Amino acid sequence: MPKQWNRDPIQAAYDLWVDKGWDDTADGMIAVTSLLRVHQLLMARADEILAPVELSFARYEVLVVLYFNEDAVPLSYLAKALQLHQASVTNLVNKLEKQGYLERRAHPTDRRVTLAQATRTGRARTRTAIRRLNSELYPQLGLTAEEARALVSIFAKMRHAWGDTPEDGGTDAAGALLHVAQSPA
Amino acid sequence: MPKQWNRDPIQAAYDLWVDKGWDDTADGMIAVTSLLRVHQLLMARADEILAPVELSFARYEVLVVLYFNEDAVPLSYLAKALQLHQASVTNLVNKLEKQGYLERRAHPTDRRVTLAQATRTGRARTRTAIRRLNSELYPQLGLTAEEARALVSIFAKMRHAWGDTPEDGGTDAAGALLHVAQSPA
DNA sequence: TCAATACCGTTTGAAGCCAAAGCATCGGCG
DNA sequence: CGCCGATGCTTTGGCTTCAAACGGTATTGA
Repeated sequence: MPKQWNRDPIQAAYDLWVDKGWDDTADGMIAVTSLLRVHQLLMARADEILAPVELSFARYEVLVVLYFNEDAVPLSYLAKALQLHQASVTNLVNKLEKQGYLERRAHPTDRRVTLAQATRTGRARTRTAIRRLNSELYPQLGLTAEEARALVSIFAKMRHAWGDTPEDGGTDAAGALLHVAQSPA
Repeated sequence: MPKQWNRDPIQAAYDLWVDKGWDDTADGMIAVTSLLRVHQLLMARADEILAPVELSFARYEVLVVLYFNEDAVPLSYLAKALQLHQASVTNLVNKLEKQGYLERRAHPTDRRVTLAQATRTGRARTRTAIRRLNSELYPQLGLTAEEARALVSIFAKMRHAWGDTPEDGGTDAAGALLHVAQSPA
């Protein structure tokens, strides 16, 4: 297949769907497909930007939550804040602890819970990481401010439709993606 | 933190960014954050829909490419079409072969290449999978057709800005996400 | 012809995610 | 008081992804 790759593959997929008579779902299909591709590119870029700080985006998110919490927070809080599985949090915290970016502490009264708190160097790393993303990723999406806002609002609609917002009965879907300011204790 | 989760966490993140004086990047930040969240929800939903067919979304994509190619295709072609690492393809093909949804064949002339071809049951599974996604995912994004198209066009702009489209010097970024119609041989 | 180069697929190892199971601890209720 | 369900974390195992290294095969060019 020498040069058949000249067309935008997503457009090609759209045409395929239409050819099969699935016109009605073709728009949704390429919306999903595009999203997956952009997600892939975005994560690759983010990890690239964070590599010099020795952080993956996943670990960066953990540090950001800690950064905005002066006090130590329970691991379960991180899981809720980042919408991650408990096991994933344990994993990330292990790694970050090994890197010296955070410390585990015991909860003063409840011996079940493990607290995590960023170290001095962890906070410094986080500041650097945020600065890098603020200069090399977030403003470099190739979008105008209006387009970025349109994107966010469309996403908000999708999340709302799926019950992912606090207001509409998202019982335990109330968790956050990241960057939560409120104190957990 | 009993009920502090009442606000939309993405909006909370936005406010945090603004409080820190990073107003200029706050839009980009929540755009990225929203995208990650939607991606997470989307994949969870897709896997849920495909579970009864014993397919993950990743394996589904492989089958779709084969579905639109009557003949056997090289694994390298799958890697390009799906924008995956060779090793990932090997992995997925192993799994699909074990499931009996595809077969490996030898290339008639080039002994380096391994070809993959969907089996009868593989094709049947694919049809079912497509039908399920066409009825339960693609039309259920919570978006109007116009919004879906707006989404696609914004994504296209981002991909373009990152050199992910065939036209603009995307040397080897010309690969597809999925659903490629053209014959490989 | 034959050596250097390019290409293809697999293997191995690391990272991340999740689900389920296991273990310890807490809290409530009889 | 003491049991028992709920809660918090870790462990184990599977899946998916990539990167790097390896071995086999084709192609090119001297």
